[in-house]
Amino acid sequence: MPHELPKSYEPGAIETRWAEYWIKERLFSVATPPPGETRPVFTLLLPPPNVTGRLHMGHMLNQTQMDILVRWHRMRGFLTLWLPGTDHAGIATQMMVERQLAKEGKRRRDLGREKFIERVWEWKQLYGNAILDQMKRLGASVDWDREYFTMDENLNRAVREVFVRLYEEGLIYRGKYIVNWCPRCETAISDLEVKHEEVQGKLYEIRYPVIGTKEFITVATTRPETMLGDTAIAVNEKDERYTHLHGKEVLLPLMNREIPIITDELAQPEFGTGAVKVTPAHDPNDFEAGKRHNLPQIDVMDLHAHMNQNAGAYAGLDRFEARKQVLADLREQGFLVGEKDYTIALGKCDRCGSVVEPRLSTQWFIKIAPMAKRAAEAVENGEITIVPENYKTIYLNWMRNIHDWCISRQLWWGHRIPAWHCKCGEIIVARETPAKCSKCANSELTQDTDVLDTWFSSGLLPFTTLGWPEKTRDQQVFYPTTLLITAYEILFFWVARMIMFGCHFMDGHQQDPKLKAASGWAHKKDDSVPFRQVYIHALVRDAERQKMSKTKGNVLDPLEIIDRFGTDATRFTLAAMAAPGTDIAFNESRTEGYRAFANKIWNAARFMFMNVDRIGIAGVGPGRSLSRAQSREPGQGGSETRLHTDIASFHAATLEDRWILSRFNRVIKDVNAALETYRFHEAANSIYDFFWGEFCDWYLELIKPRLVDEAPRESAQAACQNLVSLFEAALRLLHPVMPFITEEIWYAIYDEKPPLKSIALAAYPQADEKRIDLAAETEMAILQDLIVSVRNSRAELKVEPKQRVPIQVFAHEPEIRALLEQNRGAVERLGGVETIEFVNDSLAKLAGARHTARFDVHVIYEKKIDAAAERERLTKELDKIEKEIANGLRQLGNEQFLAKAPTKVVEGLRKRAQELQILREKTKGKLEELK
RNA sequence: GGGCGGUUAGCUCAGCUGGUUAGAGCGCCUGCCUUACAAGCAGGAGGUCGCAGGUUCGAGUCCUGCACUGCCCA
Repeated sequence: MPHELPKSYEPGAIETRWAEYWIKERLFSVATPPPGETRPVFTLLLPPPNVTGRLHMGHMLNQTQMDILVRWHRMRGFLTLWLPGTDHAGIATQMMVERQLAKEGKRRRDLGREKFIERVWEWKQLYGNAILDQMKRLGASVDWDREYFTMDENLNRAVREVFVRLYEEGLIYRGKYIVNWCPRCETAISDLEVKHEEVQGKLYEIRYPVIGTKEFITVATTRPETMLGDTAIAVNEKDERYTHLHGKEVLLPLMNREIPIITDELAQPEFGTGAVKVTPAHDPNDFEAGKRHNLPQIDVMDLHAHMNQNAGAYAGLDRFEARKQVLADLREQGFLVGEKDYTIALGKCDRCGSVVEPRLSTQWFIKIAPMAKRAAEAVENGEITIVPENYKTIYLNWMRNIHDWCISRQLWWGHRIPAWHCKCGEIIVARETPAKCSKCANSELTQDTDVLDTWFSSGLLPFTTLGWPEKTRDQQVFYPTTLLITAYEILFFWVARMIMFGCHFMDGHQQDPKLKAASGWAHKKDDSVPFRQVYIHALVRDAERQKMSKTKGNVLDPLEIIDRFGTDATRFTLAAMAAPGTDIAFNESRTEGYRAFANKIWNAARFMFMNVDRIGIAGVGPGRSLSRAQSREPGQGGSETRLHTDIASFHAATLEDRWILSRFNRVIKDVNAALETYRFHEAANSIYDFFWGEFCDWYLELIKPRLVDEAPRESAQAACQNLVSLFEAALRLLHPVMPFITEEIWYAIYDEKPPLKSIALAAYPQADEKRIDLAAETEMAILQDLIVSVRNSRAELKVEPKQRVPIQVFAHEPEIRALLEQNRGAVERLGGVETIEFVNDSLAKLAGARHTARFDVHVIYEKKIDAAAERERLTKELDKIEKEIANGLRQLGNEQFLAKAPTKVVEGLRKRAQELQILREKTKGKLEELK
């Protein structure tokens, strides 16, 4: 059956078809393997996108990198599990539904908690799969059968279990503290959810009259409205300016409240006036100071950050209004004595951008120190490795300066805290709803209304998705997960917390030792960690290196890019630009270039099929190039027939065969080594250079004469067979980066009846050192050099493109001459040469001739060369040669160099020096002639 | 204020542990529709590697300082 491929590559149809096929066939589903499984294991957890989310470039980069590694491992015979799912995203989702309600003129409280939650679930059913559906277009080879949602009942149960255990261990406590409060979201948020922004503000100086004296004490503040809740003035004990005021009281302006002057290190003598106001209910530092001195805590705001009845005349005002009013009144009454420009680090809610209010409230916290210590150790002692390494320092720094984590949120959507309050004041923390109070036996209990921080549940995913708290076979096999790939942004939010929770709750866990060893982790002692390695990828920026943001309007939609260039090209772009540790400035021109690459592959395939159809080689079909293997059901366990990994039916008959085989094996080696260390760009570039620059530009051109109709049938068949074998292997090499086009062509190679259901299940090429043929590479380089020299001369002499020209060649080394003689056909074809005459004397001095250290070549053409231009070119060249010679001689004449430099370097330099001598003579000679 | 990075061709970026002639894509110039591919082919121009010192036989690569710039944390 002839192969009909359209002339240019059209990714759209092909990609959708394969994406659907992979899912339909459940190719990437992994069942729990029974005991006796011996394959190495590779487990990866997809960082769950928000259920409210839409796919952005960051996801695409993240998922491209994961998919490359996952496909690569799978093809290398690993039992490969990639777990997908979504995150319930407490605040974000609640906001979406509230917005929906607002359109109906309703508010969340109008519905009540239960009805509201029902609405959220409805919303989730309708819109919650959007991001996963988008993911499917990327070709992400995840196990859809194991898809999870953080609010699923089994995960919910695990969350309750964790909460109860931590509470019982004394690591969760409830208390009244200053937390970050978002008045818009009406909830507490954690330190991490506050983004600091530098803004120009004012530092106000307010004087408070000291009771019983005529003195004033002046304090500085950026938040004058909080003075309404002041309960003391602090000065430093060592600050002699205020010694005489110790023990005295001041009269709080506007409120006419008498408050003490205390001594506390809160007051830094060098800051402002050295005296500070103390507002325990509105500032975390003041809160601590207040506790040290038993000060009252006067909360002057409500949960909307409006002033409350404690604010006296200001009650009801919004905090910013109150500030204006307070300042006006202070000024009028003569208490405001100074006003300076001041840069303020303003904390804003990560979610909605409102200015965060430090607020005194009762919340649930995790005592973080013990878990943080363990989590720091896991990274410090190498049980978890972080790549690139500089993130290790950042992680450890953070872990060492961490504060207790406020985990309660005043939301309705999320995991409700498993604590019940009794009228008697007792709090019962339990796995299931308790029937009565454990203290007073009252059965009227109400569950805590708060829910848990979303990151609390996502922090548990590495083990909860594997069936925890049950001890499951899945855990023995897949835990610890092998790798986590994520963006720097959630290193603390998520990665750090997974490490804390993993180490704590999986303490004592042991991975199946056989699988652990097979996967290469025998040297790791600790199986409680959630993953063995973390790879932090870069940020995708726009072409101008600006961070993408909705407000700037520079957000690139990956799906739109995909529509224009194809998923494969987009994936390739991200891979090729993803050097570890460097942000990616996404440039469409690159994607355009990689679409051209896909097109190049496509057309090379068309060329191959054209020849296959014409020459009619026996059996490109199933089982020819791949050994006959059972089409295995992925993940069904049991022993598996590995397909051979190289290109078995390639028989090197000619120089170009030996050469391409050598190059191919070198590239295989490079690509595997690059992927091993997350050097995606190197892997991508190696394949690109090989496929385009070597396979297409040279190999295909060189074998054309062997394929034409006039060529002997046997050698044509052999050449064609080689071509197919090599192409098939190259597709496998490329597949992890460009899964769609490789699948499409691979199927075509097998006449749509491949030995396996997908190229994704075929074996990844492994390098065979024996096939690396240095001689072939050197010989080929010389041949290429000659061809390029001829083309070069032709261009210079302005030979008509179609005009074939006779050339003369001189090579003083007999073996070089033999090489060129044997391959004269290639030179004629690719250089547009009519005849080659091998001569016995150097041609270097001839005008228009070209030379290298190994040969001279003269293109015979009547047109005179431009002597002046040639002189200029040669002078420049000679200058460069002389410089290099001088440099080389200096080094070779240096005894230190000879003594200390590696032999390889010295010898290389000597060899080069010889070449340079020859080049100098030839170039000089020619220059003389031109004068 | 503390920490981490970046500065290499017109543009966007590679250059891993210091080692022979610093690379790629795009853009630019010249010539080609050579039947796999004009999303292509052939040829070409273009870089004192931010600046100043230092270490070394040898520095784009290591160290110090400076300049500009980005990010994170407080």
